[in-house]
Amino acid sequence: MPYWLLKSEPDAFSIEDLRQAPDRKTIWEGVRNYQARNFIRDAMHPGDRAFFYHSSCKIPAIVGIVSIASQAYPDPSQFDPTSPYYDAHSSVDNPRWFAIDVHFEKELSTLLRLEELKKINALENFRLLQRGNRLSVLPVSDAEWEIIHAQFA
DNA sequence: GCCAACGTTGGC
DNA sequence: GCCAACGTTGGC
Repeated sequence: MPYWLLKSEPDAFSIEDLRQAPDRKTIWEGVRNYQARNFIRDAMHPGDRAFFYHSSCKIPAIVGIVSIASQAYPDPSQFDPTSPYYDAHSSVDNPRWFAIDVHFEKELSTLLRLEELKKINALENFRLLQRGNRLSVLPVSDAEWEIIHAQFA
């Protein structure tokens, strides 16, 4: 079972927002990067787990764990002209962008800061820590998952 | 198909 | 607010 990391700007949508959402679930929409789209569409499955990461904020950190709660389906926001994620070049017949549902699992009592992650030698190849990394959806290897999990388990 | 220009991301 | 990295766009 693959593992993932999902980034979100807490000002826009935080782990706390997810915890308080109806059924503790939300649609993960608005991904507009082809590599991230491919992960969602081709490799994510219900039951997969993911770290929830807060980016572009005071303390960038892993803040919780979520699970994938649906198969991938066409992202409705791409068809909504009033949405900031609207894509005039996409069509219902041949949708370009995909979404999945995400379910809250757990919020860390102590967040795991980016600063701390960088100090862990075994994570030197972790994608989140690579220079210039900008993917908002990225895979986490079994080994990386275990190492990170051990930090707060 | 190349590549410069531009926009966005995201840590600091 | 700065700036490096990267993706996308569009002229040629």
